[in-house]
Amino acid sequence: MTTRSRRGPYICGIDAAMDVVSGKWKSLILWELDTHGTRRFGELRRALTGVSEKMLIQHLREMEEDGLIHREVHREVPPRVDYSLTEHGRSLNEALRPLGEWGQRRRERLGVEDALASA
Amino acid sequence: MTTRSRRGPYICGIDAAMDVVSGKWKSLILWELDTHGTRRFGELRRALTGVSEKMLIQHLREMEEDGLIHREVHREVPPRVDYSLTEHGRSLNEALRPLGEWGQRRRERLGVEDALASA
DNA sequence: TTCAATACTTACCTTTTGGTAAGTGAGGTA
DNA sequence: TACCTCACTTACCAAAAGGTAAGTATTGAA
Repeated sequence: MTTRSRRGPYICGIDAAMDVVSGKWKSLILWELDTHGTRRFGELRRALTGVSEKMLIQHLREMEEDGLIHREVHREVPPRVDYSLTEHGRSLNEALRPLGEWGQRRRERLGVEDALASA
Repeated sequence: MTTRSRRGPYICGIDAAMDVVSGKWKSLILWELDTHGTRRFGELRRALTGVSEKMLIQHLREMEEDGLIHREVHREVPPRVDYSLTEHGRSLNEALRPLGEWGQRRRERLGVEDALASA
């Protein structure tokens, strides 16, 4: 298993938050679990178009280790594994909301610029 | 100059915000400019302990291109270049505040855990 | 007996990110 | 003339992040 480096010491809050949220798919995993409550591994894989199984599992493991998500294995065949947000995960999602809104306004700005550029 | 890839298309707001804020030193640059208003290149370099000149300049250029910061050159010898936040940069900093607070709570949690672990 | 479904796991590779260290240019000072 | 400050710039390298594709384990169904 590829090990992780950071997890502190952090020089400020942003630093500490970025450490758990940086990763190509992590904020999308957060979003997906927040809107659906519980998702199976395969459901997440299909929802995050383009993610590789390796990265998905790696991100899920790190987020579990960081206390953001909960992993529940059902001993069935074929296996069933459910992922859901913990309280920390939900609060992180809350904290990300203003950033998401800022990004949404940026998207709209860029959309306008692109439309003007191609006119 | 190393070129950048992303700048859209983005699949959601978080994605769009992360694209401009991801980079080892960017949130620190944001913070530094927000608290001091205006900083020279050398002042930033000294404030961000450990940053290399190459990365500092690269981040500053990208942030300028993204409309987050303003760069003002004074034609003096030795040269003087002032960096400051634009309105977009300030609003991004605002949007990052809840995330920073979440990270601060995480730091405090980790601090407690580390203290317990070493006890 | 072979296959299907699910959730991984592994080896290997490419791309991206960031660091190091040396160099540039312009003009003021010793 | 040589040297200084400052803001870069460049070539080169190392590490981290992420992708591809094949393999594993389990067991019920065909």
